[in-house]
Amino acid sequence: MDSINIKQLAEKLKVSTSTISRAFRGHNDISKETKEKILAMAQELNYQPNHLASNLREQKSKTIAVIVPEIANNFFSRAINGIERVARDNGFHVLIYLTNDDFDKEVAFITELHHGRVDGIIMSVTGEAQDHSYMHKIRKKSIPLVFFDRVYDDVITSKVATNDYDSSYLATRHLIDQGCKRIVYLVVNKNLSIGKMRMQGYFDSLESSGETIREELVIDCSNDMVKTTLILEHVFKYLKPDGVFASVERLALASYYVCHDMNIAIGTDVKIVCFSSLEIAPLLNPSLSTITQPAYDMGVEAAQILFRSLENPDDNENYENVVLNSELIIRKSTSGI
Amino acid sequence: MDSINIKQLAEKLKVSTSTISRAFRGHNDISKETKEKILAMAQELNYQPNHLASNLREQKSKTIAVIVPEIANNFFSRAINGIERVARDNGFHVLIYLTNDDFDKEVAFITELHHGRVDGIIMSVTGEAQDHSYMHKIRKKSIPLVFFDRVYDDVITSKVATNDYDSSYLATRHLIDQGCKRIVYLVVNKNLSIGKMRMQGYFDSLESSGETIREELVIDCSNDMVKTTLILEHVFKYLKPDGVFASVERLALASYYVCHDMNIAIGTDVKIVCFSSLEIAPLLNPSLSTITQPAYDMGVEAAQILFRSLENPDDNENYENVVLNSELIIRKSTSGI
DNA sequence: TTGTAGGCGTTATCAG
DNA sequence: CTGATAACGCCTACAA
Repeated sequence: MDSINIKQLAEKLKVSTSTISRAFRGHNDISKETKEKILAMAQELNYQPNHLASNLREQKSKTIAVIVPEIANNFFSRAINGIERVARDNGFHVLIYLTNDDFDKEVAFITELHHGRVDGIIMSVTGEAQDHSYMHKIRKKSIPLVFFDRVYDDVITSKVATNDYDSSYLATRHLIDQGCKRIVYLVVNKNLSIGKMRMQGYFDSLESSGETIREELVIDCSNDMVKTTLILEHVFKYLKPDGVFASVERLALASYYVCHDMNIAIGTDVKIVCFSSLEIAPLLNPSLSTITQPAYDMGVEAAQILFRSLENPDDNENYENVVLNSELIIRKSTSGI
Repeated sequence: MDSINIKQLAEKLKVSTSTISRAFRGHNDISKETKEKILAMAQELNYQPNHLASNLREQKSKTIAVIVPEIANNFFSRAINGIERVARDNGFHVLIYLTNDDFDKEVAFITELHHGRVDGIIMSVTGEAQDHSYMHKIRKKSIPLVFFDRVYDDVITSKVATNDYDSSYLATRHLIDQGCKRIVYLVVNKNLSIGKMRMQGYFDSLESSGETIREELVIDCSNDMVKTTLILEHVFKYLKPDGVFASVERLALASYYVCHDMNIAIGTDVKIVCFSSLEIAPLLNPSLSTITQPAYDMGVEAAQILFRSLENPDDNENYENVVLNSELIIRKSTSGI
């Protein structure tokens, strides 16, 4: 780090460090001339205030953390896109943390972040968790936290979600309308709030259409693709579903692979619909019907909420709960040819 | 920030702040008992050393920056995945910056980052640039920089790339072997090094197969999807290509949309191949032949190089140039049914 | 093995 | 309008 520091610059210009600081902070208690002189010289010598020092001095980091299960995923990467955009507009920096759905990592991140590194956190939880008490401890501190998409219901803080229940209800209804009689529901973790909400929509929709609910049609899959494939092969072989409702994109894609393999015609033999942010759903074979979440907008919304509470550090009891609408887009995977 | 600080903890324990510091830094000039006592109390009071302060003191941030054009993109998000993994293993934090292919942003990020916020930078450039002198200035400073995938040839630093030329040569050859006579090459920016390398492979492959090179078959597209679509519609209507080699995934997907629209049969009427990290290329209609880059591995490699130079701050003249191999995977979009 | 003191680079306060 | 000073929280010589 051979950067110049404020003292050296002060030396060069024969002014005090405070004056330099003033020139950079945009205060108005400094004459135009000196300010310009300072800025010019700073430019020349490539001086910029050191962040570490000023952050320490001001007790803030101008940085937020984004904690997500994964990033190589359309939904999360677009949400991060939205977050980054808002952060940048606010002059903030964005740290990324990936949990890979590992609850221990989640706890480690959260714990570590509460010691000056960031001013706020945006997070989509792993859901592997039973005990969220570590979070409650954190909630007592003043650092704002916003959940998005995957949330812990028992943690009181701001949340950005989508109308999962309604979407599930609608999607299931759509499958029923298409004549499906044996609709399986694919889920990764039944206990995660998001899985629960979506599952409830599925159940209620079946019920209100006079269909019987069969617990064995709820399939608990895995985050591991190999395991999931095995499970799905079994499902298609023995359960012979005529409809598949996947709670996450990955499970629908896995179903595609399995159906292609087993020569099951998607759209006719079996109809598939899923939650997905995949832009190219129309290009799949066959094009995939999706419930598309506004990923980017969710990121933007979460970030805006975070920055609002960053600006009003006093009323930290004012939590916001935003629900955005997803869109059911019907394509050939549920409508046949 | 109602966290406790080192002084308060020292007060509570009736020891000096230095002793506490020692307990946390794993030094051995401290008795086991006091260390344990301190750590226990710290745990109880939820004390953790403040990063800002220790970073300032130690003149390092334990943070790296990743600057990429976009994140909602399979290639970059997987590369970031790899980078994050390595960074985490090294106890580092990862800041994300998105340029959206805007050169001014790139300059702003780079410039801003050179004042204490990060210890190193990993970057994939916008390529919109003509003048990289701002970079040269930075190169004189001691903060390490690693390029990956999209690089500036005239900037001397470590680089991680793939064998683009060979892959292009091979892919073009494959199209020729499939009987294509009018192969268009789709590119976003001819002047970007990556575009150039790939284009050269395309040219040389044509030449060595005795085909004539027609400059008009090199199509300069846009980052804007609407514009690109218009351009491609024109191309398919008037140039009537029987082969398409897209230098980036997005252009191949745009071609898919246009072909579907215009009722041009991909795989028979026109064969399409492209650089792509799309996991679900096999599921497209028809399945897409790709040159697949090892995105995750490139991220890992770039990060490892960065950390190596972080560990040896002395020999900053020891730049590494790594070339990983992509894989040409033939599917139905070039092989017909 | 432990404590004391100085400083990392800034900035707010206060005095002039 | 400008300068001196103390403090942000921590870490490392150095001293004991």
